[in-house]
Amino acid sequence: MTNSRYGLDPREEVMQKQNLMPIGRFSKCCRLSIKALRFYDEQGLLKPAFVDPHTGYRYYNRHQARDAILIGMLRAIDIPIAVIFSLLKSEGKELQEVLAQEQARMTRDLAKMQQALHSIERIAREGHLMPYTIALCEEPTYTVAKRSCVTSVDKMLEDSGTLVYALIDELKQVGRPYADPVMCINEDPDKQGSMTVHACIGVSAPYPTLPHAHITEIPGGPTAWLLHRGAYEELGIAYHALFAWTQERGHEQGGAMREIYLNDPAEVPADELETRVLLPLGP
Amino acid sequence: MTNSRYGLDPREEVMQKQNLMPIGRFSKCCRLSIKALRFYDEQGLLKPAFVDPHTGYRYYNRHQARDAILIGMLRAIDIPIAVIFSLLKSEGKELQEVLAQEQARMTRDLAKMQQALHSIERIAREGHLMPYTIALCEEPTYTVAKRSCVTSVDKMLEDSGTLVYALIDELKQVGRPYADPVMCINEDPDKQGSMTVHACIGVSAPYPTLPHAHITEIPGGPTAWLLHRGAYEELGIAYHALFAWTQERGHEQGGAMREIYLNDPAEVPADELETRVLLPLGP
DNA sequence: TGTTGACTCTCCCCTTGGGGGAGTCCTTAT
DNA sequence: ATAAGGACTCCCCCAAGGGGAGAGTCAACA
Repeated sequence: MTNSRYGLDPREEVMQKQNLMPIGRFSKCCRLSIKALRFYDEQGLLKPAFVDPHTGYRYYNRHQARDAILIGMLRAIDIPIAVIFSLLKSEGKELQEVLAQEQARMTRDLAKMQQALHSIERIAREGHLMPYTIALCEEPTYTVAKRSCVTSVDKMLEDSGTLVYALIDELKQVGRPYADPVMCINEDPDKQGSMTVHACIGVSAPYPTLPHAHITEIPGGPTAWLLHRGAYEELGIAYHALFAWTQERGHEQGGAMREIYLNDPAEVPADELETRVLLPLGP
Repeated sequence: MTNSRYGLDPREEVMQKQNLMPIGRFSKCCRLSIKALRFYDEQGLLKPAFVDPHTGYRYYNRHQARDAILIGMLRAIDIPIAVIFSLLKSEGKELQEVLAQEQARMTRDLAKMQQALHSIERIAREGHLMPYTIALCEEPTYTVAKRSCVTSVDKMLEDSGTLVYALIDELKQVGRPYADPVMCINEDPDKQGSMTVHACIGVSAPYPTLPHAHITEIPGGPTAWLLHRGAYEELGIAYHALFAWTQERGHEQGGAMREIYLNDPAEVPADELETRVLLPLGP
């Protein structure tokens, strides 16, 4: 193939001029594995400056190291390939948007992991996978002021807290101090993770008129319940434990899970919070 | 197949007695998808109480709901199947061990995600993927007290901080206040993520004798460098930017990355920290 | 007893971001 | 010329299932 009679092989000449290097050397330059580089080529994320049409060898320009290292950096912080793709081509405002979206996603994931860590810490502390005593009782019917909102599984904790405080404020506005019970009813989430939360606070006659809440009855009946001591972030385990207990015994579920807050997170440290978690049973 | 002349089909009788239900109903009981249940069966994590040898239909006992819901709970907090397997069979001390291990893993992952979020926040704030001004300089040779340790990429930040403070203490013990430069040299990590970190602090003659540190020279020479303003968690971007800059220009790497701390995290808020990041260049 | 609709089965491909290896071809140095 | 080491493609693998095809089953209703 080499045509040395006429000086440098044109292919070789081009390689010299453009500082081309084969994949192994480029891989050391940018600290990406050869496999990764081939993968990025295949995905169209980082095409070699030159590909020998005869041998298929990939040759990279040293100026491509910048993009390659950038890709390595973004992958190191777990940005998906597709997002890196749009980050590399976009500028200014569009860039800001993509970044903001990634930031939001990461923040969500982080919150979820923190909650998971809370849960596993509790399990480890207690030494049992389901550290609760569960009992049956007959719950009374409550007349309450109720405010509802739609949220997602991840943001349930935050949103239900906000909702309860909003409801307390509303009651204060009409001169009602908060009364027992302070309760949340969490409807079962659908497959997309969307769910409805109702914040409820007991009221007695004469019933006030409220701007965002309304008065309603929460029916009582046979109920399985447990007492959870500790942070609200650890409630997930309690839910699962309670649900497992009823299913194991063949009870029918008679309504949505509820939590009744026995003390106030503004007054008591997180590990002393007490919550009754209730699951209404069917007939 | 039904043999109703002799009363109940024996198969059906068994199903009644043991409260067996087909996979769809069990799936609703424990809120796991049918796909997931079949997968857990295949993995040996949760075998149905009875499998019809003729039709292959899976029938679950309602007492299995407990384990199923437990699995769902542990999967919800991202415990791997293999770990759940050992959690379900183990008790007491062994349980504690497995849990502690998972907890440690999660803590690591969490720290990594937090750092990633820091990085992306900085990129978003700056609006550029590589927001640094990079320059060449001629670094002097420093005579320093040096202490080294082996760490991993994830724990580098923490360990190098500890190491620097330990070194400062050591110098104080012999009556030396800290002197410029305060520096860390981070050797390139291997494929397993293990790396060596050297903490260095400038000393002048007469050189003290130190219990854990020793006196050495850090050679100078041509160096690419940048100034990083902000938290140490965001330094990853600076490293990548500096490395990309040198590779793009075809410089050879002449040594390990260094950082020189221009102010003290104990005195200055994180976003005002200033660090010179340096990459020695080859001949 | 037949039919119909809802359930369930297995099997196969898809996801992310590459890693590991086999078998073959190419480049480079001696 | 030859040998060593690079590079190529192709295939299978990871976790934890999701989606769907095509076929068999179950239960209720007529």
